[in-house]
Amino acid sequence: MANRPQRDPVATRAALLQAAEEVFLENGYGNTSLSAIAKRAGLTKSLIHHYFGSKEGLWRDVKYERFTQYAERQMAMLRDAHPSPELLRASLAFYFDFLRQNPQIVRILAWMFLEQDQDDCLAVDRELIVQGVDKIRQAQAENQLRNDIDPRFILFVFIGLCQHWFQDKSHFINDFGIEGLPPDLDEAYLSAIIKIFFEGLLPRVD
Amino acid sequence: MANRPQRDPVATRAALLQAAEEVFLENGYGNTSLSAIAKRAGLTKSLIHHYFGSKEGLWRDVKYERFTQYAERQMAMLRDAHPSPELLRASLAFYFDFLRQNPQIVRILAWMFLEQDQDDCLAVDRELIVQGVDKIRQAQAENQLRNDIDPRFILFVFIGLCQHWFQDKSHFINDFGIEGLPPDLDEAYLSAIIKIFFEGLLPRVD
DNA sequence: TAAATTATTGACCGTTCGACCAATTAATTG
DNA sequence: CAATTAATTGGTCGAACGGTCAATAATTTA
Repeated sequence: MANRPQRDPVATRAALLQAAEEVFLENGYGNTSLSAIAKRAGLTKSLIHHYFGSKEGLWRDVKYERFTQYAERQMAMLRDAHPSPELLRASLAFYFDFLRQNPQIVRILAWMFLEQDQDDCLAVDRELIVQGVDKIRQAQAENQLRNDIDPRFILFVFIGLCQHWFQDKSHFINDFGIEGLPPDLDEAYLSAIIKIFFEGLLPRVD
Repeated sequence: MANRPQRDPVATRAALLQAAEEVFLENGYGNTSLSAIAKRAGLTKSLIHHYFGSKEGLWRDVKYERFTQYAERQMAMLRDAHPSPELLRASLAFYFDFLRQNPQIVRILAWMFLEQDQDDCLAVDRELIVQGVDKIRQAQAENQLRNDIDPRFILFVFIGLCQHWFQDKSHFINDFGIEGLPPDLDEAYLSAIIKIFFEGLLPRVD
């Protein structure tokens, strides 16, 4: 029979990280106790200090883990992309879908905002941002996008339109009820912002 | 001489509320201690329990106070507004400016998102939302706005473009540095989203 | 296999938290 | 003015916090 190891440090560390992310994102950093994390993971509090040094270290790693994974996937999408409205459209849909499947990102950002978290864990994403802005700038240079808007703002709006939906969607549903809304609300919203983002609200005559 | 009262319960309560809002919104609920609030207000911790019962009670009152005031002011703006692109443009600028001067709102909304707060203070907001959607729908009927987009999404995007800026603006600055950015960054962003919101990103030929 | 390293445990420490309470003082009421 | 109520204080409580440490058990290394 295989001698299954009774200890698996890698799995232990991963279990702590996952439990930590869950509890942190439920309650926020300040409202989360290390014992709650340990209990959720079915492990002891001391292991947290063993692997992460401190509560702050754990929180930092939780953020880092999410953001690097996030940045990698987004970067992979962006890598072989050529600047064009079609690509920007696809990127918007891709990013939107990513957030739908990774709601943790939105929560982490919100917690960092509220708790004045100055941690620069977003540095991982910076290259992503710079690349994205560059693509937009190229598209502008080729006159595929209007060039009288700062590409940084364009990217920011791009991101914001997606993030804000997943952050305040519940208000939307709360205000309008679920009846009378399209079955796939996410998809309906996405196509709405694509229209607005690219064509604007004013009637077009072209 | 006037016999100035040595005690002013109303002022005391108000001072506690204000100090609480400040500290809560600076550090987050969990990172805030009652003694910090008391110290900020120049009062004692016991008074908090006297007036608000508990930490949660204090926080609830802080949120309620801000939110009702918010809804009232917005409603006043919307009341005598007639549907037109110009008005929507002005409303956008007005709302944007309101958030700029009341950053607490953005924080409280973020809190509600994270706390899954289904609180009834959103009910105050509901009429506001419904009114806004109605204005947009009228403008669509008069063909002043394109009518192939659900007005509820339009309003949601309207709100989101403003809120998201004040929530994630620091990331923007962090990513691009302060140099090379226009002096009045808020104003620059506002005019950018007005362009995008109304005209879209694609070059226009009309 | 012996030694060194690493993972894991549970007990413990000093501090701070939210909450509570009895006492005191100012304001209100009758 | 007397009696009652309300505002305010400082002290105190148990619980929970993050963190530390010595001891132990499993694993790896030599």
